[in-house]
Amino acid sequence: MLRFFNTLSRQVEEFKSLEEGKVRMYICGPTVWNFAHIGNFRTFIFGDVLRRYLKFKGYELTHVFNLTDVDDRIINEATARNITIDEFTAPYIQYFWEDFDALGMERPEVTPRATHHIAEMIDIISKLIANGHAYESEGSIYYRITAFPEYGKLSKISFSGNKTGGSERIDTDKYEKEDARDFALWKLVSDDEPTGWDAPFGRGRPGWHIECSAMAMKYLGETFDLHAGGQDLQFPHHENEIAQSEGATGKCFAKYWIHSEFLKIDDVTMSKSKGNFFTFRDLSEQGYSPLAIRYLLLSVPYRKQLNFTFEGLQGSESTIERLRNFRSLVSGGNPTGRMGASTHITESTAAALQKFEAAMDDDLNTAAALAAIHDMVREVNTILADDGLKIDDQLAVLNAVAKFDAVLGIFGAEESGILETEIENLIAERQTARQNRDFARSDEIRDLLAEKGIILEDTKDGVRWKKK
RNA sequence: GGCGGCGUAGCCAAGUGGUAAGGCAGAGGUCUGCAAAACCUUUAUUCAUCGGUUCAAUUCCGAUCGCCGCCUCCA
Repeated sequence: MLRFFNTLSRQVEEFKSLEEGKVRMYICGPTVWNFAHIGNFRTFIFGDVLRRYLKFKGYELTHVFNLTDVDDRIINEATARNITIDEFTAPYIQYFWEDFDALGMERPEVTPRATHHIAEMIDIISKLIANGHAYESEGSIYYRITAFPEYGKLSKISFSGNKTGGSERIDTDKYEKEDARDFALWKLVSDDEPTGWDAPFGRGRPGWHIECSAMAMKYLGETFDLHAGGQDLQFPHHENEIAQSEGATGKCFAKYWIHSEFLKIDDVTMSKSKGNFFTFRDLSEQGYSPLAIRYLLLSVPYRKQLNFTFEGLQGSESTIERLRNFRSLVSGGNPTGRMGASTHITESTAAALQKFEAAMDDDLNTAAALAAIHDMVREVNTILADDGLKIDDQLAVLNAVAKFDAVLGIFGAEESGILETEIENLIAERQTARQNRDFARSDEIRDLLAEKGIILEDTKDGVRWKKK
């Protein structure tokens, strides 16, 4: 039974999809103009694990992942350069997908662009005006929060008992709004401003929040299953999405809301504004592998802030290496050649799969899920060293690993099992030299291969090699 | 001021009313011509502090200390 902490109800709820066997989910992606930091990628990676796990559970997915391009900075910059918004964002989008792919994430089914859905936004805004949930002021359109009594149900923000924190918390808005909480749906642009869209209620630009309501409902329907995103979006963005969508349709917008926490560095939350962030490429350029970064970001459950340290990242590098080594050790051969299965392995793999699924079912407890994997690895390694694996054991272990990896994606691509002749010949020559106690020559060959990125391991069962 | 989260070994951390998962680092060992790698073993009488409830609390309640986020614009 898959259970989530649902932000909407503030409790752990059993997941039930609206339509049998199908899940419709929406995730707010990045703004495609500057570079997402790894705290943002943590959100996307957990989104990826969520979708992979839902597939693991047998659901068919429609997953919408929005790349935001309705942003005054983007529009103004494109206008200033006299290019289209798509031309301006294309390189950023390409850059983003490269990182996304490198981190082992599956591409979502639908990746819409907000500026291609202006008509859908206008449609919702028109409905909101018609039913009194929105009003015009000085040419712009605002959402009327007093018309939506449930406002605040997601973030549990009660405006009534809420004081403004500092004395400088003054409403500095230049526009006339009925209520300071009201937010813009449509922002009027002046006639001399080159970039704007025509709408029945005047030429302008959409507010930030309306895009997600429009795209989610277009591709997923007025009510859908899951809406996920970073914790930073809970208020006001997601709160406003609910207000707009439910205000327009009168129906429940998203059934389950899932928010992932950010990272901390030296006990301070990683953020653009604080400047204490790393991008994926920052870490990549320092030689850290995508797998290790992914592992580190997954090693702590999504609802808890993870304290990012380089010691931890280096540690993840070691852990990943151990896992990959394990898989290649198991698949790399069948030294005993014995048929059948041994009780130990059968029990160990079954227990690991059972614990893994139980952990993932428990609000995606990836830390516990990883522990189940590590337990199995240790147990199988022990048997491997003692007695070797029987043929069915080997299959059982590889099958379990494949299942874990289908969800977590931390083992990486499998190395080709084909030995290149050149390497094999050199290894054979080195073995001969060693037998003749010609260690100068054997070390020479070892160094030669090391230069080519081939690491040799002398074990009691012979020489193994792997690519660095 | 309002709402929410956190404080567990050197580091990252899971977790439960019944006596502390897992990973990294460290230490020891196996293997080896040496090494490296790999693998195995091992590391918290204790879960921020002080009270309370209980047969029993790290886990529940209260207080205290420390830390993080949101509550304004832009997205």
